[in-house]
Amino acid sequence: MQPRGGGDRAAVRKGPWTAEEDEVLHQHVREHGPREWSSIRSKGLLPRTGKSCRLRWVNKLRPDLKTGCKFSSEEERVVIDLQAQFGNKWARIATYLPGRTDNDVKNFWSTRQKRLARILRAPLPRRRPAAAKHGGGGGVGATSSSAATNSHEAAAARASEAQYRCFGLIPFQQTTTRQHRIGESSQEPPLAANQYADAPFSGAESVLPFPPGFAAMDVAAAGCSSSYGAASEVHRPLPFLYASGSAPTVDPGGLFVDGNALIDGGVGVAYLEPKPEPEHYLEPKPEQRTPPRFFGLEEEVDDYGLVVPVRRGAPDVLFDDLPPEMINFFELPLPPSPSARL
DNA sequence: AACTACGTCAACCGCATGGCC
DNA sequence: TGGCCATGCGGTTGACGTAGT
Repeated sequence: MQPRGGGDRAAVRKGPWTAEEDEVLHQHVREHGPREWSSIRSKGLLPRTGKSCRLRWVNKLRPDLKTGCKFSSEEERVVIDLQAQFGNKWARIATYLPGRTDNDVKNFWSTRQKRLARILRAPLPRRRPAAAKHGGGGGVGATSSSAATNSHEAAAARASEAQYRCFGLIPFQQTTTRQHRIGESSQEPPLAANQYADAPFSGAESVLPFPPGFAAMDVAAAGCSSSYGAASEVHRPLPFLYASGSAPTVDPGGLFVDGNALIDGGVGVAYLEPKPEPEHYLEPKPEQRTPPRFFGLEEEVDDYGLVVPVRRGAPDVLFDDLPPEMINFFELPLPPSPSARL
């Protein structure tokens, strides 16, 4: 940490800002407006670079910032939607969120991505019997004829159908999210052929709506590497689901599944081909920036003259997006952890 | 109580862009 | 036209707090 003061222009201070520095910066903005950042240092007002001063102002001192409050569900929806539309254009996305900075959006998205990645990496339950004891095995591909399991399957099938109905309303668009062919990754070993030989989605290339942040490899790896007995963590449902037609769906527990295999370990995998983005999608003119409808959101024109999705009476959580069958499904008891069964 | 994993946030860095001379 | 400089943007990192074990 550099000592403050001293008048040495070469000494650039880094690290956290002090209240005194903030006040100097405020004073500068009051006198000159939010510009001429470099002059702050050249005049010896602060031993900070112009970039650092600007960043501090934009991300922390600007008076119109929402500080100390987390992203609302509405803001989450907007970010998710716009990220799918614009990619990682955080500054652009932030313009749709008054009081939020590009850094806020970026951090929010980063956190969300990490969470999703962790969920997808983690071992997940392949089925969730209501009460049946897990009898020695029950790993991937195991089947069960128990009434309990069938009940879950039925619930899952209903949930899946509900997803299809629900998501049929959503205009999926290709995102800029990285996409893999199955087994292609520098991070994960390729899947053995027999791990996805039965994948039923080989024809889904053109319609598969990969959710932002998901990668086929990750999903498949998570599903194929997990075993029922290894599940030890209760994952919250993801706040959104994607589906279309006969393409795979994402189960809120984080597995990428098809409607038939939701319960019993048949993890759906997909083979993606890059798809040219629609013209309007690449460079929307301002009047064309119409985020896709999202779960019945209404739309309105914001302060920037842009059409944005708006939900009346926004809830605090996103689970109301899920069909009741799905909520019920995830309320079902999870299998005991390995330690609990010992 | 100690440890660990995770989430959040602030700030830095490198590169891109645009204006000015 | 090209170089310089200021500013903007996106990626990344590290500190810190908190919850769970």
